[in-house]
Parts: sequence; structure tokens; C-alpha cells
Amino acid sequence: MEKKITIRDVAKAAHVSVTTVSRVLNNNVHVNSETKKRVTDSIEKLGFIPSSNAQSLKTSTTHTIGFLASDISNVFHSTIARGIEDIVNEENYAILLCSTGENPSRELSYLKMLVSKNIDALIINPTGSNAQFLYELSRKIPTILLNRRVSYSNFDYDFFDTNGYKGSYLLTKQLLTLNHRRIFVISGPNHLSNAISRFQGFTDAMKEAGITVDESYPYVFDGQFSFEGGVHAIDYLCSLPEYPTAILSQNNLSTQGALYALKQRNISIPEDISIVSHDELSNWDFMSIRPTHVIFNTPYIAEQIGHRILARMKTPSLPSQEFIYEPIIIPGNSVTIPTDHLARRGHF
Amino acid sequence: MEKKITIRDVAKAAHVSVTTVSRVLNNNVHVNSETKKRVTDSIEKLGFIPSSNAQSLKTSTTHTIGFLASDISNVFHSTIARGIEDIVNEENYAILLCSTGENPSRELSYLKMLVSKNIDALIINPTGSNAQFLYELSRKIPTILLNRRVSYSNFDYDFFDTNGYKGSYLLTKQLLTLNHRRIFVISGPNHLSNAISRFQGFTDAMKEAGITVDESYPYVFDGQFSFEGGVHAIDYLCSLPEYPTAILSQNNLSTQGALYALKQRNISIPEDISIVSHDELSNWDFMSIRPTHVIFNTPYIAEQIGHRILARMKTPSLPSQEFIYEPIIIPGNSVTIPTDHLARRGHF
DNA sequence: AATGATTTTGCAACCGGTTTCTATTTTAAT
DNA sequence: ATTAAAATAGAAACCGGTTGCAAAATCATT
Repeated sequence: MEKKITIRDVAKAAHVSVTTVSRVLNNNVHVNSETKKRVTDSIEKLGFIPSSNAQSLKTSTTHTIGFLASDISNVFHSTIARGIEDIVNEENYAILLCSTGENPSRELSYLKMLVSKNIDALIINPTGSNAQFLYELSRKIPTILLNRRVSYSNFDYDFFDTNGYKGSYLLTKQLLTLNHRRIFVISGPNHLSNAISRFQGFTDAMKEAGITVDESYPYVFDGQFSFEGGVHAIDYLCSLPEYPTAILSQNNLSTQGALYALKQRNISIPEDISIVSHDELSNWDFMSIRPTHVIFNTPYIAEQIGHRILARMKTPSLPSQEFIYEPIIIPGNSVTIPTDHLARRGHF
Repeated sequence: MEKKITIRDVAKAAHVSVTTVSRVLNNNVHVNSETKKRVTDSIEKLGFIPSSNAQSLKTSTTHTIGFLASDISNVFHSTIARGIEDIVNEENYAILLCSTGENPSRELSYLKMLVSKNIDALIINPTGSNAQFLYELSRKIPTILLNRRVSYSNFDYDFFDTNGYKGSYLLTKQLLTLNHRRIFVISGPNHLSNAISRFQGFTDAMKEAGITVDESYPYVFDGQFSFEGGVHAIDYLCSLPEYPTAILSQNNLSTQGALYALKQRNISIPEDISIVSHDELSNWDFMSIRPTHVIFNTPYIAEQIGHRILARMKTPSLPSQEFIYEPIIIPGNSVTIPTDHLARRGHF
């Protein structure tokens, strides 16, 4: 194991003090150009790379941003991560990556780790738990919340979200316009703010059509935002006494699960049932049934988050703000007028 | 700005020395259980979280692993990242995430940043440049190379890869068995070791069928592993004097581009031309044309990488090893026997 | 040549932990 | 009761940088 090259080695090689080397590194104070050259030459020759740890200890800044999301392998989050990275990398920030897996205790332990690592800023897609810790953290470190709100007494924060309310509202309207009335919703966990607002978009559209969605409305499935969630939703759908004519899936993973389960049961789209969905579906162009869905301009959102976090680090006193991005509706071939094929085919 | 709580504050509150607090934190040496309780209580009460920076400075370990890939928003890489994360998180390692964007100078600057941040280990999907730097780095820090080799005099390293040679070989065989002879290859940059080995799999299969693929073989397109690469490949294909009967696309992004471009030109699969592909295609189940393709068990590979990097950190003297994972072939509906539809339809 | 202003440089304290070495106390053994 | 061994705790050096303060060197002015 070779010994590490430190600033003192450089100082010795250049016949100057460590102070001078430090000054050359940070080029804040003027250093005689001749001395400077001697120093940079020594740095070059020795291949010296200053230790961020030592720097951080003194300056208490790490040039590191924590990104804590439910699942980094989810294409939405990885696209966001990449977009942020591209922006902040220009100012030499690095990103510490963490997936909570929707597990509050894992989230908490990651948060503590990030504090201990002294990150300069945090971007989090929170589980919803750990509100107090997050609140206190946000008072010390520039913080951005992504997609999900957290409620805690007068906790205000920078918030980036897609307008899920509007997305669901539009999708529901589309179905209603075609005369669908029995619309089955595959919803997400109701402790997630984005699941709630999407659901609200649905109920409001329904209300405008004179349909009240309350406990007695039978076509609601509260599941996880996951493939299995979609599969279970279809199981549940098929157990109902009266069949719905359309499905609103509030999440892309649920949609995939639902499509899979419907195919297994030989239920055709849109002949037997219509479906509309939230969120981007990969390879949508090439799908045999292309669900009508709403998407968001994710790379753009990521870029905005990147700029915002830089701004907030520069000016911590910035007043909190919300950034909500509008849905883009992509019409597919998954919707038609209500039929009663399912009933005729004996599914109900 | 509240002042930070340090180990000295805890020491004061618990009426002990900082040494004792440190001992409680690391519980290596025995501390009287009564004293210990006083200390842990104070830690709890003050919400003290030790600074990793300070710890790192002394111990020169950071519990941080660098993951440097061409593009973290690529689902292959994000799946790998997540899988590694899940494994190493159990031992409290964090992951520093970096995308090179295939840019060697960005790769180098990231590598320097990672060195300066004193990472404990590195997992890299290298651009192929910066071989010397990487070589020297790997002698100081446990390093794993992913998917692409780097050539530098007696540089040996841990290497994880998918057997792309075999994948392309099998796909080509499949086409040859159906009597395809004019097979168009959408290849990748020939400075990438995985592009090279995939291409080799193709040529070897062809050779076995008595077809020599050399400079005079007209059906090779060297592009990028990207959507645009696929589009350009089809442009090129259509400019050829004699049409091929099948396409071997060496990468999923190229495949998507190719499918798109073929659709634009109203070329049907497999009636007009057959296609086979490398790598996972999202939502493949629901595609109207499901390309026959080879995939790899990515989550499993990720897990293995995670275990390996932990092992290597524990035992740096471990001899280097290569881990090559076999392809899994997924038959689709994108292949048929050669036809001369394209010629008849006036494309050629 | 003397004085003051301005550059340029170095000393040493400091950031917040860990660890070596030493001192004190407790326990065990004779 | 005496001594050896083990358990416990603290003082201070250290990790590798940054920075306040002050001194030395250079330059400009009278």
C-alpha cells in the first residue's frame, strides 16, 4: 500500500508552506505567479488530489447532494436522477444515491447517514413517515421534496410534482365523454399524497358527471403502485357482482400488472373493457394495445430540480415554492364506448 | 443556523471524555455499562450524529462506493445500481452515482472526484479511455469493471459481463437455421469491448455457415448503441443495392430505433424482414411485434457484484476474477423464413 | 533614504472525530 | 494482606486540509 500524497508533500516539493499550496488550490488570495507555477508543477508531478474529507471537515461543505427515492431502478426516478446529475455536475456536485424501497425505517437510516455524511442538499421522494426528522433536517440543509407531500406543523418546503389531479381528471373525463359510468380505479396507498390527489381528480370528474364516489362506490381498489398491485386489482375486479366498463390505472406499474392479468383471463382491450393509465409506458409505440395515458416531461422536470437545488444552496433564504408540471395526454387505442361483452362472455 | 452538535458536547453532557464517547460509538473496547448508558442517553437527547468526514479523515475509510456508468437512466444500469445498493446497504455503504455519458473527459473528472472523496471501492462501466488512470486507481481501491474491458499492460481486474458473444452467436444461428444468409448487423462502436465480442459471435456463427464476414460483406452498420443509431442503420439498410432478409440488432436502444424507422417506412416484421435483438425490451409482453431477443438476469448479476465488492473490500488481496453470465433467449414473433417481399414492393 | 502601502508568504490553530499511551480503579489470585 | 492482571477512563497526538493573524518582502511616494 503506497502512502497517500498530502498537501505537505506538495509543499515540501515546491519549497513553500502548506498555506501557499492551499491558496493555489483555491486560488482565492493572490500568489506570486512564479511560486504558483512551482506549486502547480509539483501537484502535477506528484499526482496530488486533495482530500475532500479534510476540506469538508474545515469548510463544512461536501459538494455532495443526497437523492433519496423509493426506487432508483424505476425509470421515472432514474431519469430524474440523471437529469439532476447533468445540471449539478457542471458545478462539481456529486450525487449520493439511495432507494428507500418504501420502507420508512430504511428511509430514516439513510437520512441519518446523509446527515452524517454532511450533504449540502437533499432531494427526496419521501415515504411520508419520518416527518419530524425531515422537517428538522430541512431547516439545516436545502431540501426539495419530490412527488409526495409531508404534513408536519408549519413545515414548508420546495416541492416538485406532476399535476396528478389534472391527469386523472382528464383521463376520467375522457371515459365519461364516451358514456362510461362504471369506472374501476386502481389506486395507490392512500397515505401517499400523490395517490390521494390522483384519486381526487377522478372523484371530481365523476362528481361533475353526477356520480358520487364514496364508500358505497364499488369500483375502487387500493393497492400498491406495483405490478402485483395491478394483478390483484384485476382479481378483485373479476370478483365484483357487476362488471365495470373501464379501468383507470393510477400508475404505470399497476397498468402493466393489469394488462398482464387481463391478458391471462382473455379479456380484450378495448372490446371487453377500456383502460386508461397514468405515467409513461416504455415502448408504448410498439405495444399492440397502446393505452391512452398521461405523461410528464420528466427530463425537463429533472433539469428544473437541478437548477433549483443549486439556487437554494447559493441562497438558502429563498422562500419555499411549489413547482407543478402539467400532464400531457397521449391518446392510444385502449378506449371505446361501453360494451357488455364481459357480461355476455360469462365473466360476470 | 444552529451550531452543530459534536462529540465534545456529548462528552460534556455525559461527564466523560471524548475518548469514552468515541468508544461507545464504536463499541470496540469495553466501557462500563453505567457510563455507557449515560453516554447513549446524552447522544439520544442531543440527537448527536457523528460526522463521517471527521471519521474518514482519521480512519481513511468512507463507507462509500463509487458507481460510474455511461448512463444511469438506462434501465440496465439503474437495475444494476439498485441491486448493488440493496446488498451493500446491509453493511451501511452508500453509493455515489455518476454518469459518464460516454465522455472520456467527464469520466476522468469523475474519477478524480471519487478519489478525492476517498471512496472505498469503485464499480465502473468504463468508456475505454483513461486506461492508465484506471489502472493506477485499481491498485489502490478495490475496483470492478462492468461490461467493458480496458486494455493496459498487465492490468488485471475483477470483471463482470454478460456473454454477448454467445448471445449474438445464438441469435445468428437462429436466423441461419431458417435459411437467412443476407443478415444485416446493427453494431456498436468498435472501441467497446462488448460491441466487439457481440460482433465476433455473429461472424463466428456466419463462418460456421460458410459465410465470411469481412470488409466486403455489405450488411454491417457501425453505429452508436442508441435510438438514433438504430434509425440511421435502417436509413443505411435502405440505401443498399441488395436487401438483407434479416436484421441482428446488437443493443436494445438500436432495436427501438430500428423498429421505429421500419414502421415509418411501412416495412413489416417479419413478413418483409426478420429481426432479432440483444438486451431487454420493456413491456415486451405487450408489443405487437415481439422481437426474438436475448436477455440476462440483471438483478442476479447486480447482487453478485454487490457481494463481490464487499468481499474485495474485506480481502483486498483476492485474486482478480471474471464473472460472465450466460444469455437467456426469448423467442418472439419477429422471425420467419426469408421472403423477397421487399424487392417485390420496390424497396430495392 | 525613510516611510507607508501593498503583495506575498508562513505559523499555528482549528474542523470533529479516532487511537496510542498512560494512569487509575477494580477484580482475582496467592 | 499483598500483588498481578484486567477493566476502565482520560490526555494528547493525529488525520489533511483551511484560514486568521502577523511578518517579511516588494513597491511607491516624498
